[in-house]
Amino acid sequence: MATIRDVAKHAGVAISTVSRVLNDSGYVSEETREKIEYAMKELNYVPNELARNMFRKKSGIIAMIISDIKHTYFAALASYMEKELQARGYKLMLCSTDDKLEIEKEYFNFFRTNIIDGVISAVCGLDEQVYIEFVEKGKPIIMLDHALEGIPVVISDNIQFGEIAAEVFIKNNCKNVLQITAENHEVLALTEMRFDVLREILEDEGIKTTLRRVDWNNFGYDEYYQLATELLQADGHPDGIMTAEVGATAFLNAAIKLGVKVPEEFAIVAMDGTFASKMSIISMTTIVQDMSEIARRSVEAIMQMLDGRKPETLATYIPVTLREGETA
Amino acid sequence: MATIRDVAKHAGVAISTVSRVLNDSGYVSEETREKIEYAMKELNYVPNELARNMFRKKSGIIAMIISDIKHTYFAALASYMEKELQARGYKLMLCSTDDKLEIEKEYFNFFRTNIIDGVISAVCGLDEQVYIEFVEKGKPIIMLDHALEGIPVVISDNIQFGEIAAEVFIKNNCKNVLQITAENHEVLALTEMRFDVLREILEDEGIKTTLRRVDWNNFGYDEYYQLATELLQADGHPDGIMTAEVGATAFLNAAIKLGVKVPEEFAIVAMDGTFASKMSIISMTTIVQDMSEIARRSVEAIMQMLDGRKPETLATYIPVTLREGETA
DNA sequence: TTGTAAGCGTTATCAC
DNA sequence: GTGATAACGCTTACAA
Repeated sequence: MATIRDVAKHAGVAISTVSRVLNDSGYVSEETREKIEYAMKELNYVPNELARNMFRKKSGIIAMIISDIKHTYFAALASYMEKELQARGYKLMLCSTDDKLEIEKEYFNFFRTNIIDGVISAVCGLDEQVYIEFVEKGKPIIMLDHALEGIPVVISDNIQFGEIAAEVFIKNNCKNVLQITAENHEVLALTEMRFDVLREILEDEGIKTTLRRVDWNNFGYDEYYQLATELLQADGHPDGIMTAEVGATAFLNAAIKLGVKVPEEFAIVAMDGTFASKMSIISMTTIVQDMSEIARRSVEAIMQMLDGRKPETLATYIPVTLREGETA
Repeated sequence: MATIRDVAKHAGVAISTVSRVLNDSGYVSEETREKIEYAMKELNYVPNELARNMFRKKSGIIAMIISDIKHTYFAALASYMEKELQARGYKLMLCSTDDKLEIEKEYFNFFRTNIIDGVISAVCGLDEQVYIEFVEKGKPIIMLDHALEGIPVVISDNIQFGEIAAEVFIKNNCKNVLQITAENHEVLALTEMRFDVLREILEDEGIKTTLRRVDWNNFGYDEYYQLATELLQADGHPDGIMTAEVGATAFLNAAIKLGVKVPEEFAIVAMDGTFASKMSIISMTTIVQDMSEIARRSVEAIMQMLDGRKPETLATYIPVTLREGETA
């Protein structure tokens, strides 16, 4: 691989002159510029980004850390994130923890070694200090789901989320609403708010609510379907449910199979609004998150911080919308 | 940020001695080792990986380049790839082209700048020379879907894929089978083989086949559903279809809606076998790819090449399996 | 067992 | 306009 030194020698100039044309900095006469450009072509020269990075103390890489890209929500988010980063000349490193703290820890240890410029994080299972120190060392973090002192968060409006859901269940005359969400070692998760809000509003209306937690990693369509079958066969089963779209589809299919009328006897509200909420046999009533906007705002915020500016706001809430369907 | 120099000063030793304990290379007395380790703790020292990389000419990053992570097939693949890489101390850079050649070109230009150690590629839209040169410069590529002179490929057994599909359609007494796949500027795609094999076998049996191409990026569930509705309403509509699972689900739902009996009047075979093939109202007959094995073998192969060894085999074919369902 | 010094491929600061 | 030269933070001969 040709280096800048080779180019300089080949063109009969000094290294610094080559560097100047490389970076379009300082004066270079048209004549020598041409000579140098010719030499570069000749030698098939490509600047070594590794060396540049070392000098600049920047890698141009942003890490996105999530539990698992197989979740359609994260896949959509990652897709938009990458596009936003691409537009600004940055690259995306994908870091999945599989919901395991050791892996998150390993990744954050790695992040400290300077090889990434910033982190967009949907996880937050470690000691708070880890993130704070990281930021204090000058590496920005954007949280997607957690409020930490001094760390910007970009997230859907979870209060609105809960309110919209409540309205739907009330309209459906539900009396016994089930919420299913992921097991959480992360107590600070802001997504929890949507469940709290929904519960509070419903309880004010005298509607019973239950929150059930399942282990994300081991709870796919089949497990949801099985759970649905058990629940819906029991007397006094819930007459409403809110859960992520794959689970919602499993509940819908099980209800149909069991002859439980949807939405009359069982109203279903799906969360998120990726393509997975569109695959059901009747259209799914869904509360849709604006992943594209979340990505845009996250990347904007992290870019601001990389420029050394404080982000304008520490918490950015993105509105959610109700997509009406036939399940509620 | 403390550097190795600071640690050396703090511990009262030479830089090289610190480096020795850092890398566990050469002799260091227990006493000085302790002094140095203490200094590291004190200063909260973390070696700068950017500098190390520059010296080693390695970054520990493997790029995976695909069209879009929103496709469940790629999401599953990426998930497994990352785990395999993690186990070997490597990181994954996610590079999506959105099926656009300019973006693929940009990414491959970037890859040449030394910041990644190797590429796992599901795309292959550029001039063949681009990839070959890349490999000749000592950077390994593993292709996931394309045969190029001298570049290893890891892929499902597409002949078997086509054979299994053919068997299913024959068993179902189909007479007019439709295949739907992505528009392809990549003529070399090995996935094409499954469609060819299916067509050949069926035609030998006197069964009509049609191949329809759709634009991946702009063809989601809704578009499939619409297409299905149009097709299934026409006289002499196909009585069998093979397509990716999201599309297959759309066809199933449309058929049910229109009162077309599945599988009697319309047999459906879904491709791939991610969770998306499980979300249908009746179980989907699916040809399942072993993404986990594809990931494992790809990463093994690229590790071999990074070690300077030629990979054992240039083409690795991973068996597919039929998951029986109610749609065929 | 430890230290000195050269070098990895760049960029930036100076003189000239 | 151009060219030495000293960084950047680390590794690795080689010398002591």
